[in-house]
Amino acid sequence: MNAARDARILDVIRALDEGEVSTYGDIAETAGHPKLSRLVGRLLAVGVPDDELPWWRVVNAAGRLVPGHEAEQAALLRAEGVTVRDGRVVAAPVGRFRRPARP
DNA sequence: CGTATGACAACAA
DNA sequence: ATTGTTGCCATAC
Repeated sequence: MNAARDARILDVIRALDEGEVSTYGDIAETAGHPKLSRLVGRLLAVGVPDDELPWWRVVNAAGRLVPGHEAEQAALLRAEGVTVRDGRVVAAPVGRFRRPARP
């Protein structure tokens, strides 16, 4: 396990603010590993040691919500002013979310 | 040791 | 826009 790299990625996620939605790829790139979008998802799936990460502010490049937690995630996002429509994020207030889910 | 799977993504055709 | 292919990391079998 590459603690340093993982910690960096977790740090990026932790830095997400209210109403700010990001993607796996963007997070990976920000962490300095443009190709490791998959690792980002894995880290979130496994869970976090101590902290509680804002997992609901992370969606895939298409804006699709996390399978199995869509309802919950949608609720959390809407509570922060994010526009969610039919299971996908359409727009976000602080959105680093640029890659509109080709509707 | 080789394959398949998963909260993914970029690119080609 | 949709479908396939390739890249990448970690884990399970």
